[in-house]
Amino acid sequence: METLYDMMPYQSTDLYPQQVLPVNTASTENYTLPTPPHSPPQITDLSGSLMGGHNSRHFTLDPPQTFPTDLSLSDNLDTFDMIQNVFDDERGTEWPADLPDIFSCPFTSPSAYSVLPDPEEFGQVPSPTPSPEYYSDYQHVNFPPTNYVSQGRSFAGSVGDDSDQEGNFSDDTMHGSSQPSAHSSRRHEDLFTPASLFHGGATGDPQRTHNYQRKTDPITMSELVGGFVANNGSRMKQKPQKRRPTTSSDSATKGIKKSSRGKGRREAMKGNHLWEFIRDLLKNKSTCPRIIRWENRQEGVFRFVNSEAVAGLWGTKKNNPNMNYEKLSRAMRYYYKREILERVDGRRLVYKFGCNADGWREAAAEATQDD
DNA sequence: CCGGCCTTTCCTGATT
DNA sequence: AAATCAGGAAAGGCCG
Repeated sequence: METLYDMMPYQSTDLYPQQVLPVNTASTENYTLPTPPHSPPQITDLSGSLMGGHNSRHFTLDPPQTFPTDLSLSDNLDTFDMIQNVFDDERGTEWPADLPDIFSCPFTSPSAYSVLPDPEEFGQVPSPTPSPEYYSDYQHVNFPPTNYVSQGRSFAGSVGDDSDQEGNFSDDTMHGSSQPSAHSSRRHEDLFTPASLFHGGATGDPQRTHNYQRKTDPITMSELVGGFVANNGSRMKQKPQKRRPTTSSDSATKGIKKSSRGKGRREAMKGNHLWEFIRDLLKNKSTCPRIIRWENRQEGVFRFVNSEAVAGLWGTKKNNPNMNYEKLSRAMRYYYKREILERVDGRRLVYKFGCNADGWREAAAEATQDD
């Protein structure tokens, strides 16, 4: 049976241990093209089983279509995306309950190889002990690898929950005989161990019904996302906790000002808007699909895989350590009115570029090339 | 300093 | 139960 492992000649290392698991795609070499072209293809058979320690997933698409061995080379990337998403959604659900220490290995699905490092880079990784170079090169995005193994019981979510898969990093994720030092003197674990890092933690204010503050060390995040830091990075002062003023007449008038969009202003802001930042994350292999990914390139539909991580990057760019998904998403919702984004009903963390957003098709095309 | 734009922050309530 | 979604309201930050 041909497995994903067969298709993808990646090595298993200490960092990516036994979780390089095969995906059984042998149920058919053929996959379905959507007919008519714009209707979503149907997966007619999706089953999972654990055989000999390998979590195998079968899927069939109908009618059959010849597909390249490497799914990512398909012309039909929406089908590829769809398959990935189905597996993502199902990921881990069949993992035996008596193996609680193994948590939703992404290698059990075709999405696996979209999160694998480039073969060349991967080949540089000395096994079994990853070198500091590994962390400074492959980890140049400054995100830890997906939580392939989680032996900590700190995560609260259910198996298969994306946010937990990628948001929590147990000590055992990076187990090994030596600790990477990389450029920073901090150990990887020090940066990512706390589950609260990517989750809104309780603020301690019993009045609040929601949590807003993300417990993220701003220095850490700056170190981590150097490539995303804003050019005006020196400006930021720690924001004082905002007070909620009572309604004043002058401030009340502020919200109803007419919009007059200066072209110069717009030029100056080019590339600095949230939606552009999001778009750029989608064309960055370091962040897509790890923390954000396309759902449908043609349609401009994308999904936050790790919402708090994206918010963390945005916060870093804006030099705002208090940014979180709650606040980022509010800004995203404002885009609906301006038709920079369109609503995608019923799907959490899913957005779609609107007619006033530009450049995303190019981003999608780049992603296509890169796959 | 002012106005405008683009968030950011806070919040209530609903939904998943 | 917690995360997410929806928006209202108002303040912050920046720029012309």
